[in-house]
Amino acid sequence: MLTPVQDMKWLQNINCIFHCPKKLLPFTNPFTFTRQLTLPSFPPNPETLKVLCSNGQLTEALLLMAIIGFGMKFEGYDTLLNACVTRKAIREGQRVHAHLIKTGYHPPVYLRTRLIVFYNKCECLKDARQMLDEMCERNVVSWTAMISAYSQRGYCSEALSLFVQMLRSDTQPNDFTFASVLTSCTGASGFGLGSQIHSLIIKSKFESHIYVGSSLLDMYAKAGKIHEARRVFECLPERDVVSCTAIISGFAQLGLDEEALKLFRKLQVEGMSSNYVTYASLLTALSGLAALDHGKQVHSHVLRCKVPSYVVLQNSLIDMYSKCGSLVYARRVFDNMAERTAISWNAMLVGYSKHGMGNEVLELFKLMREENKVKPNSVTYLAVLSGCSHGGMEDRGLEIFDEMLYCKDGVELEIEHYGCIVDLLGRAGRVEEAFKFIKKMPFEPTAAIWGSLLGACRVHSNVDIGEFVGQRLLEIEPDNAGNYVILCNIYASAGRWEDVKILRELMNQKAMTKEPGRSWIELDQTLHTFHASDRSHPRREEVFTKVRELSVKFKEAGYVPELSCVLHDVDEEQKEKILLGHSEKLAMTFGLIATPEGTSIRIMKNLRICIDCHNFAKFVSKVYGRKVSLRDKNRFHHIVGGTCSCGDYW
DNA sequence: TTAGGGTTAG
Repeated sequence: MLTPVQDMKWLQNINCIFHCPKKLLPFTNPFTFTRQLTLPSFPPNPETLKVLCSNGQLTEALLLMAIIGFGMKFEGYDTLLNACVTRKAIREGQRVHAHLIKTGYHPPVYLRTRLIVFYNKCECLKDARQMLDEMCERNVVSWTAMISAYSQRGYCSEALSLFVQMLRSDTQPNDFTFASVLTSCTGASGFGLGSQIHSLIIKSKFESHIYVGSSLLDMYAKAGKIHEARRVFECLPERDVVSCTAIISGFAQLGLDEEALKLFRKLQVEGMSSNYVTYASLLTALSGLAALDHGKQVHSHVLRCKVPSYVVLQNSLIDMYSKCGSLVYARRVFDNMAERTAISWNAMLVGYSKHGMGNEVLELFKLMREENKVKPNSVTYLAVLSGCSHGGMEDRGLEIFDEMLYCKDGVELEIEHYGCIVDLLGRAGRVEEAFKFIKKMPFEPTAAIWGSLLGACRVHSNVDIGEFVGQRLLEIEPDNAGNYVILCNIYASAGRWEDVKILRELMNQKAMTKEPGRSWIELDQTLHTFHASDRSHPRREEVFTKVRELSVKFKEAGYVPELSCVLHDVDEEQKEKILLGHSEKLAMTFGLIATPEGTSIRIMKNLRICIDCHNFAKFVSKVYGRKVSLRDKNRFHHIVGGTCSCGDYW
């Protein structure tokens, strides 16, 4: 134990090395210094530095560095920098760097590289780059440390250009370099470079390296080249949790949810080990499938096996529960979190928003601001604005948008936020206002924004604006069949059958292909999927007979088939037949047959639900007293007693 | 001394 420093020599030494001891030391005047220093040995020796660093006594270690002064050697600096990296001690690391300069010590490449790593860890990328630039001699490790720093912080183009610079300097990349640089090969240009880097990897014989391979397959998956990703995965001589997770998450991120689930099961049988990232990726796939039973099973497995409840995993659980329609469970996970990130709040807000629960969105947003631990970001505002829109709270939504105009919370307005307002105005029936709003936007309207207004024109029967917007959309997206359908609905509701006919002919000429509609229902952990006029389900005959029966029954109760939903140029009887074959009707009918009376029917659809199926669902709920929960591409529809939570607007 | 997979929105 060293009581208040009285040894003046120490302090003189310190002052000689640091011109500004005030900043470094916890005292301003040697005579007023009262802090007790705990040194493991006295008088201190170079070994003491190691002990201090491993104890986390960085203040003491820096003091000792000052005492040692010009006598500091490689090992001492290495020990100190190591401790600063581990503890992300920015000021202390900077002091070590300053000391190094002041004493005129010329650090070897090794120490300079350590400084790059230190500055990266402290998120001071400019300082890290300066270290690299000032190096006369660089080796593969120093290049890689900087490339990896850029990659980790998302500076992809900087990472790639540094990699090219490295190759030009005739430095051979190693496995670390490849694994790092590949994570920067994202986006349109990234994939081209990524493929070239792949060739280089093959040439350098690193293709079978597990870190390089994982990074490589992830690069392909993120570029949407899932077959290439799978090929790289299959060629790996060994697999570990990261490579397995990378390929599962690759499928899930591309929306290939069933494939992701299948692969997870297969790899599990083959002995794959899983961790919280694997489960988070699996939950993404289950959210897409709205497979609640599976999701619950994963949740209980995670709890049973005591997988650490990292925020990422909990965020995935919130998302899974809300996308499966179980907001109560989602909120329970959210409320029990020890720590929340912006993603946790956003996932919960998006959940409420998609269920049209505007009040809950606003209350949670208020809580987020009151707690003031996590700042709202761009996604938070998207969720809140869209929550106001779906929840029918347009005035509050407009107020929040106005706040954004003044850059509240430092979130900049993006085109998607403007899109939310178009949706909000349109939904509220303020179609002309929405149209004027689009014209005044500081962005060029996208197809999504016009599409949103077109939907409003359909619901609020505004033929004039609808026609203008529809024609505009047909120019921008000539191959999107959905736009033709909505415009046809608008013309049909105005009795403009000649225009409906012209549109149909146009569609036939173009031989348009529409993404096939698909609906599914989960029963006892099994997903039953139906396509339009599906003949593949084992109980298809039963389903088809029943759906025809329902049609007759519902007609007696007032159901009128919405024939304008069918664009094929066929007679009315045929149109009715096509409508009855819609996948969501088949899934609903199957639900009605296969689940006990009085229980809810939960259906998922990959596209937006059509008007006719929406009507049909209302009759299912009214005639059979069943609650129908229908998740389409846009939102949830909770249909009870013939009324839908979406207010017939989606 | 340097490395790979992850959660919200679109």
